[in-house]
Amino acid sequence: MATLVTCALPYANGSIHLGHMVEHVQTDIHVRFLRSTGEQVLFLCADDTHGTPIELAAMKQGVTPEAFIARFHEEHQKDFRDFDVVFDAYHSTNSPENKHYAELIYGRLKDQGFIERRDVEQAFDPKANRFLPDRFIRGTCPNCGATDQYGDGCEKCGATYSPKELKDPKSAISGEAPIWKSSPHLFFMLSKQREFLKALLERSDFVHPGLAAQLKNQFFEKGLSDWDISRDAPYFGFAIPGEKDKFFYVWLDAPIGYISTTEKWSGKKDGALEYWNPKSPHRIVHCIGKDIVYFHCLFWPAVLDVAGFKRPDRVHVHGHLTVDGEKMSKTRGTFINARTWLDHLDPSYLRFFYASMLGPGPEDVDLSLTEFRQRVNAELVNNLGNLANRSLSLLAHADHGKKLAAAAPGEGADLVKAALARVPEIRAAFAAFDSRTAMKAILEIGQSANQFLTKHEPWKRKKTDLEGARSVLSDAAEIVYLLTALLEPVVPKLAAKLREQLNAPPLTFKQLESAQYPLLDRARPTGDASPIINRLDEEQVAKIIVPQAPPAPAKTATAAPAAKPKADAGPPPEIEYPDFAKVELKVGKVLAAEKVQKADKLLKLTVDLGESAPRTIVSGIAEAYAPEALVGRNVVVVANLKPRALKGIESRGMILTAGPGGKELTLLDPGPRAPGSEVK
RNA sequence: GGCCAGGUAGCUCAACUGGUUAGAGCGGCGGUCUCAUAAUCCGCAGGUAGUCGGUUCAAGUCCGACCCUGGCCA
Repeated sequence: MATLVTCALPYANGSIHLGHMVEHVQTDIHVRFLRSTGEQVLFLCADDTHGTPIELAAMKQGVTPEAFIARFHEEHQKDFRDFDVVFDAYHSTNSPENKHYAELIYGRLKDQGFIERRDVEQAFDPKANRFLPDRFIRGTCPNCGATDQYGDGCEKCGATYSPKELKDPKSAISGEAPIWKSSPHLFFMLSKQREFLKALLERSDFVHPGLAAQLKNQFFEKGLSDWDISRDAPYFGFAIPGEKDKFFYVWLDAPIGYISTTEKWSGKKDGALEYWNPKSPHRIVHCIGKDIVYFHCLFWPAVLDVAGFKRPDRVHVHGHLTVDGEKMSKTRGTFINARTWLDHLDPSYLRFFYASMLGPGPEDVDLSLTEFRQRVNAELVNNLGNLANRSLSLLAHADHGKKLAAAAPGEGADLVKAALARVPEIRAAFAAFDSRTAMKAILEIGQSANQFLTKHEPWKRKKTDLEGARSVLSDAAEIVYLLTALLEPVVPKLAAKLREQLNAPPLTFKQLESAQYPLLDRARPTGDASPIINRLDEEQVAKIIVPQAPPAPAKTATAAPAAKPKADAGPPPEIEYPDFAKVELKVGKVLAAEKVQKADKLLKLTVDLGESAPRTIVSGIAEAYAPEALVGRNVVVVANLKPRALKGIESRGMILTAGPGGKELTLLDPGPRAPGSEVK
C-alpha cells in the first residue's frame, strides 16, 4: 500500500510566496517522515492553469495563455525545489492527461444523470463581448455606498450581494456598463449526493472535526445547491464535449489535476487508475489551505464518487500565514516571495520555524520576524547546531583523533536510551501533522545532551582521563546521530551535513523501531566538524522585507492624465507594513513648554522620551494649547524624525495631533504610559 | 446576520475523562562554564485563566449569557 499525498495546485498567474510555503513545507515534512518510516509515498503537485484571471492576464500582456502559464511552470518548480520540497511529479492542469480525465469524468457524470442544463442570467460586457465573473464587475455597494467594489461583496462594509444589486456597475475589462443576458449552463447535481457527503463528513478521519461541523451547518441546513460547472467562451480551459462554446469551469478540472499528475508520474495510459479506482488499496491525502475546504470536501469527493473514482481518505487543512501579525494579501502585495527569501536566507531557517510553529489544526501561523530570528538562533543554532559542533569538534581534535570509544553502560548510555524512548511520541506527532510537538521533544533531547556535556566536561576530563572523555563525547555523538533521523523530515540538508560529519550512514524512523544503544558504529572514525548553520542577525532578516512599488493606478483603458489636479487626488497609496514600521512612535512626557519668540504657532517643548536626556521639540500647537497646560502631560512623539531647525531651534521629533490646524487641534493622548513606551 | 474555531505569563503553546501551590520553550533579568557559532548550564521575575453568572465538596476544565479575535457563507 502506498500513500498519495498532494499539495494544492498553485495558480499559474503569480509567483510562489511564503504562504504557499506553509503548505508545501508542512506537507514535505510529512512526506519525508512517512518515507523515513518505510512507507511508499507518492508526492504530487501541479500548476492550476485555467480560468478567466489567467486568460485576461495573458491578454493584457499580449501573449497566449499557454505562453503565460509556461513561465510560471518552471519558476514554481524551481522555487519548491530550492526550499527542499521535492515532488515525484509536478504537472499542469493544461495537459493532455488532464483533458482526458476531465472529459472522462464529465462523461460519467452525464451518463449517471448528474448533469442538468439550466439557464443562467449573467452580466455581459457588450464591448468585450463576454460574460463577466462577479469579481470582474466593479460598482457602488448597495449597502454602504462605497465605490469601486466587487460584484459579489463589499470590502468596506462586508456585505455580500449579487452583482445585479450593485449600483452603477462597470466591467473591469472595458469599463462599459454590463447588460444582463441569459445563457444555458451545465450543473452538477450536488444535491443528489447529500447522503454520501453527510456520511463522509461524519467520519472522524476525513477532515478536521471543526471544519466538518462548519460544512454541515453551512451547506446542509440550507440545502445543497447544484454546482455550475460550465463557462461561456471566451474562456481558457477545456471545451466541453458535445457543447458549443462551453468550457469546464476551472474548479472542475483543477482537482482532476491530482489524477492527471498521477498518470503523468506513472508514465503510462491509465496509470492513474491504480491509485484512483474505487477499490484502490492506496491512501489519498490532500493537503490544502482552509480557503478551499469546500471544494475539496464537497464537490470533489461527490464528483469522484459519481464518476467511479476513489475519493480522498483525508483532507488535511492548514491555516494561513500572517507576517508580523499582518494578513498576507495578493491584491495588496504584502507577501514575501519564496525567491526573495532564497535570495537572502537559507531555506532551512524557514522550514525549521514553520515546523516549530505548525500544529495539526487549521489555525493561522504568524511569521513574526523577531520571534523567527530569536527562536531559530536559540533552538536550531544554539541548542541543536552547537550541540553537534561542540561534541564533534572535540572528537575531531588531535587528542581524540576522530576515534569513538567502545560503547559501555553508564550515564551516557542512559542518556541515549532515554532519548530513544521518546521516539514513539515524536513519531506520533509527525504522523499527525503536529510538527510543533515533535520539535519540542527533539529540542528537549538536544538540551539533555547539552546538560550531559556540561556535567561531564570532557574538555577537562581528557587531561586526566582521555578514554573517559572520549566515552562522554561518543555518547553525545550518539544523540547527534539520533537527531539526524529526527530532524531529517524538517531540515534534510542539515541532517545530511551532520551525517557527513559523523561519517555515518542514513538513519531512519524505520530503523529506530528496533534500534538499540549504540546507534553508531564505534569502530568507524568520525569526520570533520564545522557549524551546520549560522546565527541570524536583525539586518539579515530585514532583507526579506522588500517594500513594493504601489500598484499601478491605471485600472481601465481610460488613461488618466499624467498630472492630476491635486483636488482630484484620491487617498494616498497604500503602504507596506515595513514602511509604517520605519516610523518610531513613542510616548513622551512634557517636562517644560515655552512660546517661541516671533512665532505665533510654535512652542518649544522639553520632552522626556525615556532616554538619557530629554529632547527639545518645536511644535506648531501654540494657538490651541497654552504652554502651562502641557507640562506634565503625555503626548505621542515621532521619535526618529530627522532633526530640523525651526526659528533657529533644533527640533528633534514631532508631536502628533489631530485636526485641521490652528486652534482646531487636539493632542493625541497615549494615556498613563511610561515615557519612552512604544506606540504602535 | 448565521455558522465554525479560538481567547491561559511580553510571544508561541501545554495540562488525560473537573481534583494538590496552572506548566514549558522563546524573550527579559541575574549568575556560571569557557569544549563550542559570546554558544552551554543554573537560577529569578512574570498569569484577577476574556467578562459575568450558574452547577459542584472541588472548574482553566461542565452549563448559560455577553465581549473580543480569526475564518466560512458555494
